[in-house]
Amino acid sequence: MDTKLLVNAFKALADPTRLKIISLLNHRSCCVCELVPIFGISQPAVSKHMSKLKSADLVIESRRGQWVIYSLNQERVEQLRFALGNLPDYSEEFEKLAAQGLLVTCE
Amino acid sequence: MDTKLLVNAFKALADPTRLKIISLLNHRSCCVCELVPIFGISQPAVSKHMSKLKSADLVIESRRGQWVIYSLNQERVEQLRFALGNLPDYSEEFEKLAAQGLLVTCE
DNA sequence: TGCTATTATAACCATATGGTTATTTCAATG
DNA sequence: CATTGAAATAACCATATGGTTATAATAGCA
Repeated sequence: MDTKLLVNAFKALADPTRLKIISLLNHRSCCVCELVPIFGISQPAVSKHMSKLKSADLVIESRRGQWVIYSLNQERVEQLRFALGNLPDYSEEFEKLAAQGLLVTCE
Repeated sequence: MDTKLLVNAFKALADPTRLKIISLLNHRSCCVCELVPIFGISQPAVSKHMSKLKSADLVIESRRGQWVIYSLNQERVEQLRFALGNLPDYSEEFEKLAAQGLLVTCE
């Protein structure tokens, strides 16, 4: 996974409210109005959290009448787990610097 | 793992520079002065990043003479992977609200 | 059509974050 | 013991973030 996407996903998880929302959605899907009383924050605040989770592809949105139902994108969570276990290789950075004679090695 | 600790760990990963540092440390351990030219940011900036990674327990610090060597705490990364696959159970929140008659269900 | 209910967006505010430069701490060495 | 070099801390600044209230958009229904 691309660094930018990975960082964006971790940003989405790096907030207690959103992490709890993710945990709740792991239990069952929810609409916004169900989450508002649980977290004691305003409806727009929840809406913004969902927007951030959605843009990180961590939740899937589906409308049912007036309600917007959010579900956990379990596949994406698995992708993240995989990415954590297979971190991108930045060792080339060392080689680039070495080629420019900028590589510092403290031995 | 506790929510606060989990959030703190994700916060630590939710920055491109720190994520790349983690990836580099996965390749080999580094001191601060090696990281400075790689990222093209100041020494204090790198130092602050390492401090944040350390407080999230993602890196291990060891002094060798003047140099401080940072290594990846692979065990912690594995803990995070486990946590992502075993999200904390917040379903009790629903029950609490139900007991208070505050549970909204949009059916 | 007009009213109600749910969600999203806009505008705003206080705090957190990631960078900077200047200074301090700490270890090695002449 | 003074000097040098690496890393940490302090003080500061611009931008991002997570909340608020007010308003708009969207869907169902009398």
